Amino acid sequence: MTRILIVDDHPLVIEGVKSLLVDQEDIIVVGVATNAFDAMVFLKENQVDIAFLDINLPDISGIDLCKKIKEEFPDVKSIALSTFAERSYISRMVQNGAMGYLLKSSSKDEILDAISQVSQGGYYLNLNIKLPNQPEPHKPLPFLTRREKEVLILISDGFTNHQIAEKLFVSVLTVDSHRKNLLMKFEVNNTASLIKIAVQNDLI
Amino acid sequence: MTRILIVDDHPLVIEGVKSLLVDQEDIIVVGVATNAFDAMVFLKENQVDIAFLDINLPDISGIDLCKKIKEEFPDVKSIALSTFAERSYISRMVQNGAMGYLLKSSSKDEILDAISQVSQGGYYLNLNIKLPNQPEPHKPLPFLTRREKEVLILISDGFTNHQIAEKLFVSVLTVDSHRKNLLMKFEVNNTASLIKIAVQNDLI
DNA sequence: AAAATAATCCCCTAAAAAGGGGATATTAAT
DNA sequence: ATTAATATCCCCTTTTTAGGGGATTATTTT
Repeated sequence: MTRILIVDDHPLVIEGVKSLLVDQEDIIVVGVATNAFDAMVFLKENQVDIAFLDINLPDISGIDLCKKIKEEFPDVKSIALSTFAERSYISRMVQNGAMGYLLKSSSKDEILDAISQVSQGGYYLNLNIKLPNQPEPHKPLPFLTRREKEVLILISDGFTNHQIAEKLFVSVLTVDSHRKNLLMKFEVNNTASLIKIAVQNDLI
Repeated sequence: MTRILIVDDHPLVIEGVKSLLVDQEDIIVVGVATNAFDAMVFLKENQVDIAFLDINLPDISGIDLCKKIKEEFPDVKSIALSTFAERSYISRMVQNGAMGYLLKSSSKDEILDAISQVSQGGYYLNLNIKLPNQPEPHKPLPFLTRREKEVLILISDGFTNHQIAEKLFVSVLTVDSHRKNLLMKFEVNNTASLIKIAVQNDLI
């Protein structure tokens, strides 16, 4: 018997998963949560084998939730649920301990497969990507420091280095350094490319 | 009796909608389609009152599908289904004839409300947006000429005016003009803001 | 305590973009 | 035929970025 917790803020998705699993005899949905906090509370009070985690949750991201679950409930196995548009988070979810990765466009069989694989201690990655737009292998996102993220967002808001420096109470030279580091980390050589990648990956 | 067609490439969402509607006596899901082509075929052969349309479909966008349906089956009322991330498409869906707009995070009651409103000939817009990011009222996108779109894309690809000029076999000055016009039309004053808006609105 | 990382500041030069004017063919619409 | 829109090209100046070096404090991590 596999006990499932669904964590997603979309009732439609919750219903979808539940309805796909309702006729499975060895699988039971023991709980649902629409945010990370409720999910953690539920896990404290109930035995769960597999948690389906949406990437976008209202409080903290599924990525962070995944990490928290791994730390506090190492026996619970996480399967990330994402839309195609969010596929770039695969690697980060797996880094944070997810044992499976399902696109929300997955079929029933794929979902059952994932549960079966993961409950047996294996990995399941659903990567049957239909390449509607980008066939790029999709480089992993570089790690950004707190300051770099701040600067990146201010750049994307249209502020110049001078204005950013004023806002952050630092020298223009400092902002300039962060900016150069951003270009380096993203392996681009101008602002246009930088912002494009940032927006496409929801770093905004 | 309201007959519903669900068009979405996510089985989970289809199941979710179906399962939320299964206990409604006056509502029946008469069909589902995972792409726009199948949806049109179904509409030709069946009587449908309301079509739930996902924004992102594998073949053509829900926006275009909405228009097609309005043209070929004016009696069918469309309700757009989107994730929060895709909320920027609201206005375009409505322009193309959608009578309702639901976020996939909507509750059962909201979905039933939408069906009831729309089947009575009214509009339903679910805009209970929890403002995680942008509370902006969303300006209408400026009209871009063919050339401006080309230049915009090349800018976003990280090319300089010089490189773009070479690619388009025109003078750098021309590219510069287009670029200035782009800044003017989008009411921004640098590349970062320009690309941010462009990517967020799928002009890429 | 030592080492790595992050954040800060500094120098220099060249390239690119932005802001402000224009003008002139070509094409499309009325 | 006249207007309007598009695409093209030109001048100017100033600001901003990019590219190439560095260096010095904090703060974490090991």
